[in-house]
Amino acid sequence: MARYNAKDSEIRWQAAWEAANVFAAGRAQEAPKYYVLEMFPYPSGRIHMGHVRNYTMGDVIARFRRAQGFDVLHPMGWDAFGLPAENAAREKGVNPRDWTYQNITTMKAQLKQMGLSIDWSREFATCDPGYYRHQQELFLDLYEAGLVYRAEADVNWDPVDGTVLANEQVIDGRGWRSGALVERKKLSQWFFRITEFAEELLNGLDELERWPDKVRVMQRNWIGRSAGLKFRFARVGGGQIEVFSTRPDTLFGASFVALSPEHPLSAELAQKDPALERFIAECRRLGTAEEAIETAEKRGYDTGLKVVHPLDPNWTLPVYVANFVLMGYGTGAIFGCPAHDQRDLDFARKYGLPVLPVVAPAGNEALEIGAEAYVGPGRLINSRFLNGLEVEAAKDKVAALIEGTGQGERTVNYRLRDWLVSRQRPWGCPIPMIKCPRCGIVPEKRENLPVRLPEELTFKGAGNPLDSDLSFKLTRCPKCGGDAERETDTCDTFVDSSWYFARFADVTAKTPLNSAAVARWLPVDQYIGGIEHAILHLLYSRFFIRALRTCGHTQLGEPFAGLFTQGMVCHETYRSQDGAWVEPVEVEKREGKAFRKGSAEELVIGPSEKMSKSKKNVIAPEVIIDLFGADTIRWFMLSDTPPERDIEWTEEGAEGCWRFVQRIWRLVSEGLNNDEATPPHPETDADLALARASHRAIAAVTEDLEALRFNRAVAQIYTLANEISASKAGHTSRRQALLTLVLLIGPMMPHLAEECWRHLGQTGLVAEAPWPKADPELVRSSEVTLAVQVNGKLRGTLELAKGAAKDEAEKAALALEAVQRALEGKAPRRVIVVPDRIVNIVV
RNA sequence: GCGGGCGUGGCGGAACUGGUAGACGCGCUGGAUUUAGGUUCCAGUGGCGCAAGUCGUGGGGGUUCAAGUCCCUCCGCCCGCACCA
Repeated sequence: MARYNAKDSEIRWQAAWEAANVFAAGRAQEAPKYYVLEMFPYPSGRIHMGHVRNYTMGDVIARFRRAQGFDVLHPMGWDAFGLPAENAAREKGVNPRDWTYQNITTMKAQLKQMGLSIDWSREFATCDPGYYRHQQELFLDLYEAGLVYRAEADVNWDPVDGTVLANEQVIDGRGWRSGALVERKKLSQWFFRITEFAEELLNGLDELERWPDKVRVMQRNWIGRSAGLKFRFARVGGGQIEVFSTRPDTLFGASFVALSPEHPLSAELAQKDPALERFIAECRRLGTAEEAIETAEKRGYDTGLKVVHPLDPNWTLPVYVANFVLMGYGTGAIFGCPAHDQRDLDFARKYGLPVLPVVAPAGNEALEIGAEAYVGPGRLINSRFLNGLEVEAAKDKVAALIEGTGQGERTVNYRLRDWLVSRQRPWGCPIPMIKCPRCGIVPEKRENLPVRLPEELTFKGAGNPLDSDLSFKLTRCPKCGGDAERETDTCDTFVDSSWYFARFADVTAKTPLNSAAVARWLPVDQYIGGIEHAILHLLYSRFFIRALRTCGHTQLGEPFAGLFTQGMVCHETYRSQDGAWVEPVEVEKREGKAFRKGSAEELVIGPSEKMSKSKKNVIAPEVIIDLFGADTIRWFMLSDTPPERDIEWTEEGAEGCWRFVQRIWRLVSEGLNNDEATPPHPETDADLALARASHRAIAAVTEDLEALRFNRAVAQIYTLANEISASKAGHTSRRQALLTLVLLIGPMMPHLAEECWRHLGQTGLVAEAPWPKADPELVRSSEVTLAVQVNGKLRGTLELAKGAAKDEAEKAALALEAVQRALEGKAPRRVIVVPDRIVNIVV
């Protein structure tokens, strides 16, 4: 018997699938649709294990749903604009376009080697002018709909990448990509009005039932809705200060007003107050590096200003500049109520300000505030006409009063900021706008789209190459025809990925979206990718689809009905005695210790960590595929570890998977050879047992795949393989069981499945075969094993017919020798029988 | 600080609404075949015990005939957000 030759087999079946065009979407128009999508990759050069895991899961779902009769859309594309291409261009002098497309060629070949069931006819890259021209069109649509605007803004400037960053791209004061300390800078920039949809984006989360709660919570926090009252304090001596509060009920407990150091009034006051200026400068410094250390300490500066309490003209409050007040939230000014806000309390204690409790919990009306503010529910005290009211009622009353006097109004405030989309980068989608010295900002005419990137980009000196490329930059004004300049900023690449999934519905459409095709295919039924996109990509996409709906491009509500976030791929790390990282390929394990290959140099084994170049613990997928084949690496990715958790790649595990591939092949081959040796005798117990095992496996695997529990599906398949191995059933039964096994592994190890299918004498392709159906009669067993306990301790088991009567079970249980021994002659006080489950005898 | 998750053999992990804890895989031990090794096959593999048994799901307590699962409490780890008024 020949061994299974994965390499030979995999190439043949990949060719067969392609020839039969089995993965084209739209082949079963009358069938229900199913859209499976994995987050498309950035073409960095080669695929890595993270891609392998992601695309394997998606492919299993696609093949499984196809077998179940769905018309499946499973496309692939390339998130092809972005910084690495520019860096490569700078370092190696290549054209970023050439570099990108070469990478795409390489990676596409690698993905094909994995045997993915992708409809390649829908492939595109976001850097194709054929794609970005539509994006420019959408930009103009959004512009016309008032969802794009230009604003002079204090932006986050990344000095290393030489670009601005959106707030969410700044992590701990550093650029999400470069890690450089972010600086503040004023620039005129393009924004998308995502805040327009804040409420809708928030409410929409409730309907996303097939999203991880974790992601929904993250988005909810990110949007950060709070309802409250915005109102004005009159300054003694003229002017006013506007504050926002979610606790207007505590207004009689106010003891100060605090401004953000970045508040315009702070800056104004600082001009005449050098000490305040120093204080503000200090606060700015605290904003970055020492943040963590300084967070605890609340500090402020008394400006000497006084404001009048809005509900009592004879009451004045001091105005501070305080380091814990954020300019970016609310109005950049607050009133402090120390008794009911921890920050305000810390502040008040430090500066000796009054602390007057105004809300008391039931049963503790004489509430005293110590070191902790009281933030719970209760009734108002010390608050004149509010006394006795519940918190909510008091909020309403204060809000109504303040609104009545015109001092303020109820508002909803969001943490979410508008999306800054301008990037000072040459390798991105050009923003189709023109700056005319006479007409101002003018959109490019639609017939002139796409605004193409120049063929050559020269990376000399600082700044954006598009800015110094006059053939790109200089143009005519679409309005007056005079000399004008193009916008040289390009779109944030998150714009590219905010609608690509909808373009897949019809990549040939002359308009950005074919609304009929979008209606057919979207929403994506199952989207799969990394948790790192929980906020940025997923929120932007949800916004963008809503913006497109506003512009009449689609009726779609949410883009992704189901979301799954898979874990990372990890590997043990190794270091030499001098601390240098050592790659796994250079490591040899002997008796649990690691040595440098072929030498006596012992290495230090470190913890398993996410595969990364810096720790040199990367395993190249192509090496594994070359060694064992795609089915083995796919099987590994699905086995053992639940898909949402981090998985550890191990050599032993990979070998185990490879052995299983061979084992199935052997089972199938032996199944054929036994033709004469075991004559068919269909109705023996062994036959029935094997049929039952098969149908149990079908039921279990189906259920597990539906729920994306790949690791459990794998275990079920092992179980079935074990049962087939051990079975004494006749040839016909064995063959039937093997066919079932082959169909069940089809989505996971598609090449092996085809090869076995053919060897079992089947025609056609597993890729086109229907998913097996479990016969409920066979899944349900006629005999069950009951546990027998005495005082809750297991003393034995019983084999009984399913559905046996309680007294029958009780009698049989009492008859067990082990039970009699445990009873020690005592009479049962009580016997609990749960039919088909357990008998518990209590003495 | 707030929010979420997790803690089960040597390892990855199973265990549906409380009902035989450790399925399945890796590793390991012994044996058989082949052999240069790997492969393959058989048996075993939570701890203690010759056995009957007994202990065992991070620690402690509780509810229950019965707890990995429910409740209280403590400990540890991971992730997210972080002065959001």
